Amino acid sequence: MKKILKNVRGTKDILPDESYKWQHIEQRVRKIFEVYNYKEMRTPIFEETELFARGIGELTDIVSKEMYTFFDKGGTSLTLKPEMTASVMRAYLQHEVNKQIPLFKVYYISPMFRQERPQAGRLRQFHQIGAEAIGSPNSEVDAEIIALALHIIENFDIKNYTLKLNSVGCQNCRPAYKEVLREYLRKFYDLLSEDSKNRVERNPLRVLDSKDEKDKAVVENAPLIYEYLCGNCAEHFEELKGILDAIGIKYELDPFLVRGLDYYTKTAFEIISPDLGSQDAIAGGGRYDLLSKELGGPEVPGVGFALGIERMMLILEKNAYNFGEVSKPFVYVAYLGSNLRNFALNIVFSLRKKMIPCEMELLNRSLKSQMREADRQGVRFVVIIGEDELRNNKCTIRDMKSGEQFGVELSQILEFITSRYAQEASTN
RNA sequence: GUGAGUAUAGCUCAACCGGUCAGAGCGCCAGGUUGUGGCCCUGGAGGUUGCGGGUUCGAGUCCCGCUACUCACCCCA
Repeated sequence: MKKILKNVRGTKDILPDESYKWQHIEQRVRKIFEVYNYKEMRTPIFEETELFARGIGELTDIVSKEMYTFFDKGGTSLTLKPEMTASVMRAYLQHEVNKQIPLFKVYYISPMFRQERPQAGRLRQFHQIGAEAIGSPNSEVDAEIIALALHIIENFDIKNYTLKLNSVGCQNCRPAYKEVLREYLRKFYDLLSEDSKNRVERNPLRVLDSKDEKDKAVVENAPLIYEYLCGNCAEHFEELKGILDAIGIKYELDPFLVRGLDYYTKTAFEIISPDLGSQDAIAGGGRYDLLSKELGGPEVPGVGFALGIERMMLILEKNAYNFGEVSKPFVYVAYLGSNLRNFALNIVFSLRKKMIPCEMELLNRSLKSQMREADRQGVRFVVIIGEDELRNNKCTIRDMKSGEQFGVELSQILEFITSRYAQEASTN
């Protein structure tokens, strides 16, 4: 006996009883992006490892321990994309989009890969919906990205969430703040957790969002970045808050919100939900004005966000959200006796050419089984073809909703069904 | 990478102190209707109780190891 293989840890199969939910989400989301004038963009599932190492930052957790990296047969180090922004920027620079389009607005729906220990809301292959606006340093674009992320969430009737907002400064002001913070943390070094002790010199900002109680106590009185933002960053942050206020978006300032990717500048935000487990961020994003140069390109500002589809799905399931229905055939053609098989096939293919969803018996079962199958599939009409009917040049058509049955001339079958189908379509 | 919990039919779960305890519901199949679904009734298929050891007269039940899953830490979407 051969061993039955199973899916890889941290991955999930999406069977038909789930896939219609994904389609529902994707459809609605695409519509929203259209409304905001974002066009879809697709990039390869893998990239040269160097792209992520340079873009995201060697020292980040993502790059240092979570990437699926392998060598292809030519000896090139490749990596399954752990996030999308670096890929989008790479493509933007490669195709010199900056010379063609002043503001490049794109969205994506794509799988991402990170080798972490799986848990609620954390998969090794997970899916993100996201958008990037590349080319404008203006705060109204930050606001648009935030509004867009919230629009998507609210479109699915998610109300229980918090938008957390922060500014992490830029290359001009962040180093100075880092130094101030480092000095402060050194004073309380002995009180910090082991993890945080290691971060003090390497990346003191990360101590700020530690969940460790000891760290929290120290961080409580730490100097805030707001007092150290340069003029440009402070102005940008004030403008953004002003716009959010003006368009009625509520946010919570969180000076301890730090993003795990090095490329973020100025705006950083996260949308969290108490309906998720300990992985409570449904979406996150921010501004990345340094990324382009990091990748060897010109200075090009950008903002973006990403939303975890599986995490949103967890919330929707919890809310008993209505995903609509699985698509079902309109007609089931049942037949009795193998000599009528071709006749049944003929009807089915004719209906299909008219784009009417239909199914027929493919397992040669009893009429009772065929009727049960038709019911299970939720069809509206069953066309029954048997010797009795054929003798009179007719077939029986049963309305599964009302239970009515009609004797229909063979030549009239297509007409009967198409007119009913049109009726059905017009009432919906 | 660290810690804790769980592992019984396709699915959700039951089986008191180890002793007819291998079961139920759902689903699937068939019959009740010699050619008609849903409801109802009856019956059937389907399990080497995750894998490997051990203790015992006897293990789904206790012990050890392995694996997987789940949750949490960590990190993030």
